[in-house]
Amino acid sequence: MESEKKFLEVYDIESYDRPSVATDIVVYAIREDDSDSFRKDPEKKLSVLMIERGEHPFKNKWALPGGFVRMDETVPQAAIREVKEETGVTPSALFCTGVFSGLSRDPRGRIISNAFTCILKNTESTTAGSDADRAEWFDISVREEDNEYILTLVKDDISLVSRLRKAEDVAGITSYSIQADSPLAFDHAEIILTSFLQLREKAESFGLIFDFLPAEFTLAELQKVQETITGRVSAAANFRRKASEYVEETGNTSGGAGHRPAMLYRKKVQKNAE
Amino acid sequence: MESEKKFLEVYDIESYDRPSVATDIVVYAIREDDSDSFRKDPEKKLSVLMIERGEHPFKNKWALPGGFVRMDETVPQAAIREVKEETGVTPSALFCTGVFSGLSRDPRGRIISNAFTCILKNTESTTAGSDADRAEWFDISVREEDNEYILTLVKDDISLVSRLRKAEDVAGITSYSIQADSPLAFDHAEIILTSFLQLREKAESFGLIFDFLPAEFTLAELQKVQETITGRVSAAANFRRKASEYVEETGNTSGGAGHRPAMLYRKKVQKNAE
DNA sequence: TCAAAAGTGTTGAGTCTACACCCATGT
DNA sequence: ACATGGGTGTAGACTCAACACTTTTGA
Repeated sequence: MESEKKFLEVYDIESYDRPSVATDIVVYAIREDDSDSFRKDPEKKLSVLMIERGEHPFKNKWALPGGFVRMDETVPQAAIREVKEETGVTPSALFCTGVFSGLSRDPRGRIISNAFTCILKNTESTTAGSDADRAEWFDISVREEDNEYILTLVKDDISLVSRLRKAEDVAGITSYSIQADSPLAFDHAEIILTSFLQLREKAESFGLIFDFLPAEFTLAELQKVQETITGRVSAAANFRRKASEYVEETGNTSGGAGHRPAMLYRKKVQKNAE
Repeated sequence: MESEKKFLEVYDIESYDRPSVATDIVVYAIREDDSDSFRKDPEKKLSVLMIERGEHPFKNKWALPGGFVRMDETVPQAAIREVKEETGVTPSALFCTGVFSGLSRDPRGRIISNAFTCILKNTESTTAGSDADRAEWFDISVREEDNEYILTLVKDDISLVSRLRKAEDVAGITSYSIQADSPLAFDHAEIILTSFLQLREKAESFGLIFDFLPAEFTLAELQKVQETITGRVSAAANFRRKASEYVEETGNTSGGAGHRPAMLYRKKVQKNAE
């Protein structure tokens, strides 16, 4: 103990060359197109928050919200702070998506980015863009086509298309290499794809989909969320039975739409850690 | 473009305070106890590579292999290098386990660790310990008991027990807080638990278990690997049918044990990305 | 010969899919 | 009235755990 104290006194962490640490966050929300008919459920779209960079590098290109990790905060705290700065809202369901550490991913120097994925509730989908930069929600879609992933982000007349190819390293790490020029800044096309594939996988097994909704919701809303993310539709009757495992009735009902009111449910707390 | 070039010329990344970046790796292998009977399959144990630290801080405590990320390598490359230095073997199935960035996780200062999980094939389980430090394989087991995870590492007469509790952050990030004193260095008990839970979950759905075995293997071997990791046994007949989806016959057979020889299988390459 | 593992077949319980059908609502 | 979503029931296909059974080997 004594010698450890002495060791720490002389130890100078500043004396080593070291990379900088940043975080980038893929923020999802589900947005509704305007309804055609008063009765009909509006179409839902999965969208991602993107920032048009106002500064170099990649000035005027679209990038993920993110920034450097400060000395007095953990990496997730930095991620939450950045999202709050951009949207004014605290995200939920934050989870680690991966480390992106390519040697030349940032022209400013050696910057390692810890990427996170998080979700904003439907009701909170505000576009603030409080920084100098412009923030916008882009609809996201991913298509697979002869061994390529085609990632498309659309906002009105802006359409950003990136093509990526799965690459498997010696040690079995999977990454996605950006083919040709991506319209996105840095390696953000790769980060978004990685994040999206994780989100989709979890959504299929009823993970994370509750975070898109308020505390009380109808099963139809929940189903719509899952379908929007996975891109697969299922019969309502069957969805209802599968979902029953994860939800419980609140006793309340929805109403005011031009059809039979629906029971409101809440997420059932899963007992047992794991 | 012109202005971007100018921007980068004046930009000095060194002028910002920044944390250091390290990586810690949880290396798994499956080891066999000595057999009682000439016919009987030896018991298998899942084990983790641990290093007894020869230097401060946490001198003489057991820690994960790991170290600082150099300027000329990516984080996964650093992880592979560290494992090679310790074992002499290139690991497979490397995957990102999480970022550990607690403000006081390392007494030397602000050090962020990107943890990885990886697997060594059965046949390669060498204990090198090429560094000054001593490297040993510890049998790992995790028990759940009234909301606590009890992580136990055993090597001969050394038994390291850590108790952890699941903690859920505001933003929904799950972490495991170490209760009382852990006999492991740094926050490595938390890293190991996080990694183990990920490994177990993947093993249940036939992920990663192939990486513990050579290219050709019998279904019984594969089953044993899965059972060793998940702690759940299944009937051989049923396992065989479930596994058939993931394997294909090689045409070769095993032999030389005191019983009927078994078909050798290889992992079937899953078509279609995803 | 026999212990031990390899491998096949079967049965009954449970789950999933698809589809048919009735219910409640606000315009 | 009626379009629209809410909600239940059910037959057939499929999956899965459990168990009984046969085969093959080396000592």
